[in-house]
Amino acid sequence: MRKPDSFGRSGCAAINAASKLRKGLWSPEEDEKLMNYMVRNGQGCWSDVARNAGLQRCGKSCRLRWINYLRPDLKRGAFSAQEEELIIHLHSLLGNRWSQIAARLPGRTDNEIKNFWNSTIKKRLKNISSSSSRSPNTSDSSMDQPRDGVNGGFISNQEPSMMGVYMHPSSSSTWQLPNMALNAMNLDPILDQQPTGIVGSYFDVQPCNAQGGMFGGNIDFEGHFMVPPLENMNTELCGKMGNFVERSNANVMNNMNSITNYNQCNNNKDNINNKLVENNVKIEGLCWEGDELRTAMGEWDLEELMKDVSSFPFLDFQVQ
DNA sequence: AATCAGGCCAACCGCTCTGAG
DNA sequence: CCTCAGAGCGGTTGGCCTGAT
Repeated sequence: MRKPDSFGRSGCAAINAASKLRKGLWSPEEDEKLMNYMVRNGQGCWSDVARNAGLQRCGKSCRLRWINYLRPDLKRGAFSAQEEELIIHLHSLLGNRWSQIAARLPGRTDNEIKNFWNSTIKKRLKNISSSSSRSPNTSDSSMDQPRDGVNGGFISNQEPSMMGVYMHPSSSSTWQLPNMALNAMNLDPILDQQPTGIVGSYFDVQPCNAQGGMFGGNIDFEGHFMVPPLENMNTELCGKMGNFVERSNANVMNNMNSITNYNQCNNNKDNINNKLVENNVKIEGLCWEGDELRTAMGEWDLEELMKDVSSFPFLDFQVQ
C-alpha cells in the first residue's frame, strides 16, 4: 500500500491555498475520521460529511474515498477468474459503463474494475487478438475464415456462453458471415424491434467451437458484414448488440444440430432479404447515427436485456 | 547498488444528470 | 422554465512500486 502523501498528488502544498481543502492521498487519520463519521451517521449530504467529520476535504473527495476504499462491504484482493470472465462479459454488454458493471460485482468498485480493465484485461484481449490473427483458426471450411486480415475479436475457448460477445475495440474488418450461420440466425428479434437497421454477428460454425464477434454495420448478401470500428459505436448500442449476439449465439447453438445442409443457406438468404425489405432495413452506409441511433436503440430496455446476465454460468451470486 | 521503464492504482477533473427552489 | 448545488460517472493523471538491466 502506498504511503500517505501529505503533499497531494500534484506535489504542491497539501492544503489548497484558495479553498483550504486538502487534496491528494488520504492519511490514516483522515480515513479514521471519515469512517467514524459514516459509521455513526450514515451516508448523507457529502459536503456535510466533509464539514461535520472535521475533514479539510471537499464532499466529492469524501464520497470517492468512502466508495472506493472505506466502505465496509468492499471485497479486497485480486479479481478471481470468475470475476474476470464476468467483467469481460458485462463489458461486452454494457461497454465502459463501469458503475453498472460494478453494480453486478458485489464488493467491487467502478474505479477498481475500470483500472483492472485498462491495465489487465485490455492487454490480455489484445494479446489474444494478436495471437489469433497470427495463427488463424483451423476450421476446415473456407467459408468460415475471416477475410482481409481480421485484427480483432475476443474468443473464449473455456466457456461457450462467452462466444461471440466481444470484438476488440480496434477492430475494423470485413468478415465473411458463413451462410450456415446466416441460416441459423433468427433475425426476428432485431428486425421486429429495429426497423431502421440491422445488427449481426459473425460465427465460425465449427459445431463445437463457434467463434464470433459483435458489431453493428453493413451487410451485403454475399454474406459479408462490414464491421465498423467499435470505438465509433454508441456504448449502449454495444450493449444491446452484445445481448442480441448472445441471443443469436443461443439461436445458432440451438439450431446447429438441425442444420445438415449448406444448401439451405440460399433459401435463407432470400428469406432474410425479404425480411429486410419488409422491415425497411437500410443496407447501405451506417445504419444509425446520432439521434436516429438513439431513437432506435432507446426503445430497448437495457435492464431487461441485462436479465440475460443472470444465466451467466460463472455467476455465483444473485444479479441485482 | 543504481537506474530506468512500465504497470498499477488512488484520486482528481470535467462533464452530465437530477432535484429543489 | 431557469438556475444552482449536489451527486454520480467516465476519463485521465501522476506518483509509487517492482522487475529488468
